[in-house]
Amino acid sequence: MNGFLGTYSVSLDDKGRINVPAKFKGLLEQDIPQLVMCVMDGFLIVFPQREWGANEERLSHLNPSEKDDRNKLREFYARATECEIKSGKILIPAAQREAAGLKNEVMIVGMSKTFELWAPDRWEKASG
Amino acid sequence: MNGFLGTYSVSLDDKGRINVPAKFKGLLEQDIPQLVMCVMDGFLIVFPQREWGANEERLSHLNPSEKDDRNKLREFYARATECEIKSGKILIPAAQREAAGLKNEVMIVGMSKTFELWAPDRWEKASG
DNA sequence: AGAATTATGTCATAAAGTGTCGTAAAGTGT
DNA sequence: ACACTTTACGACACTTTATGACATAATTCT
Repeated sequence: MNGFLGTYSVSLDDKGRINVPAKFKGLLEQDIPQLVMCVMDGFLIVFPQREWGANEERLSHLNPSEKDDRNKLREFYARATECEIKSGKILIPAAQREAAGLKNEVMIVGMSKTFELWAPDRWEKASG
Repeated sequence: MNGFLGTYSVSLDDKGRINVPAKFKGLLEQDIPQLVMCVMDGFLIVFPQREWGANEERLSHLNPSEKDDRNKLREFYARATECEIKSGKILIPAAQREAAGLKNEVMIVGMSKTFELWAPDRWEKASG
């Protein structure tokens, strides 16, 4: 397994879930079903649990009682949500769907350790 | 469990209580129902009991006979209140509601070990 | 004590999240 | 090209969570 590779188009079901592509399942389920989904600049990044840990590591030097550091921390934590793979599907919470402009179709974009979720039109523009 | 993550909009009931989001409940109830709520710069920080202890730890190196340190200590202790989760809800005392400008809607913002309560308009400005 | 205010518990309803299954589509091997 | 397997989709039933409202309990004030 080489990490998350490739671009997939999948559909959102009536409750806002996507089916995880089969090629990603191996990578995720040998891991832990927990994920952290984080709103970025118009799209979503999905961190497998382990990778999120590494990310927190990077934040650990910040001091929550310093105002500036606190703002930095907030930027991260406030935009993140914990999700889970359940029955092979991931529910994308309404707020996140909103933030990424997702409606019926979602582009899943592999980024090795993480993957991203894009609205097709935004992906179109971003990937030109 | 990854600590408190994400941003939730919840309503204040007629008595000034909020329902704790389901994702936070696990983290709080395996803990102790006691919380410490502390007025910050226009918003509220909520410490689970255990985390408040860790916070006091951090304050313990301050010297109460130094003026600056004393001010810092006062900042924390004078503005804090003990609260509890009861029937899945937290009552926000009137003074705290006032201080944070809360009326019908409250933004709950995860900060990993703690979480914050914001009035929607202030949150908008701070995070916008 | 009685009245008024504040706090707490419970419930009904509405909204959001979850599991399952049949079918269709895509992929695989011979 | 064909049969077979795997994957994705949509639909539906069911469960859990959030909200507002109400009833009761506790506290404070006069």
